[in-house]
Amino acid sequence: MYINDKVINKMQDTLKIASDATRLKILFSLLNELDNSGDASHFVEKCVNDIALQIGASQSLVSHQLKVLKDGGFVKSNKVGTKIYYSLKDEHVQQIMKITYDHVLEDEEHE
Amino acid sequence: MYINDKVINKMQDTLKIASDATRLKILFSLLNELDNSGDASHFVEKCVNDIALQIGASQSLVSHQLKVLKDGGFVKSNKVGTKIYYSLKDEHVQQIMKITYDHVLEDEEHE
DNA sequence: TGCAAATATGAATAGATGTTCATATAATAT
DNA sequence: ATATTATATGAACATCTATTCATATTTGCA
Repeated sequence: MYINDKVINKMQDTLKIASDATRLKILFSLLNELDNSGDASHFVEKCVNDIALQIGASQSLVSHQLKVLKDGGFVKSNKVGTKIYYSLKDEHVQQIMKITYDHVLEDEEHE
Repeated sequence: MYINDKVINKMQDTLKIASDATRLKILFSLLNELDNSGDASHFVEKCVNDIALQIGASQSLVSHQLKVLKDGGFVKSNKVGTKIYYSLKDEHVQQIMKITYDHVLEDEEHE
């Protein structure tokens, strides 16, 4: 790894985006991890209102945070008619979530 | 993955700790990634002042942030005389850093 | 006992951030 | 054209956070 201030700042920005409960819920929703379909951990396309309903947040809040996620390169969008479908952009996001998940689970064991 | 609000909040806390430039520098310092020894990416023990010198931050700031990192389960400490040696606690931290690093490098390519 | 070195702590402050509310924009259908 | 649906946007506000400065605590040593 070649570390300099620019890289550090970009890493800070990336991790800041991930470090919010609302945004994490959106990301898990796009991983199909919030329902009980048994068909989890696959990238999926969802529109703003569906995400808002699923995670129990307002349309405005979800829209705001989707913008943050999109600017940060976490999600991409696909406009169809009046709806805009969002999905995860790449697997790094999923990996960060998985490892962080493992980390907090390990902490559970030590409580 | 079994996701609920408690898990989401713990993940938020974990990622918030990682999402700060000063703390990232401390973590990279403890990974031996900031010098040019060629012997990088190994856990190492360093005391507060050495870290402060290496990352160019004040002793007070490093001490404050080491407390955050320790409370968050990122580092552990080992007291020897008047010095306190800090080191990374487990490999999850390193993994989160590595994947985030890969993520920002991939962005570089798309610029 | 007194001094120096290493680290921790607490208060203060400036800046960033998440959420809400109201409203704007865009596309579709009647 | 008008109404409806879906989403975006901007301002406002309260909360949180990183940093600095001054000081306290702890340990080792003369």
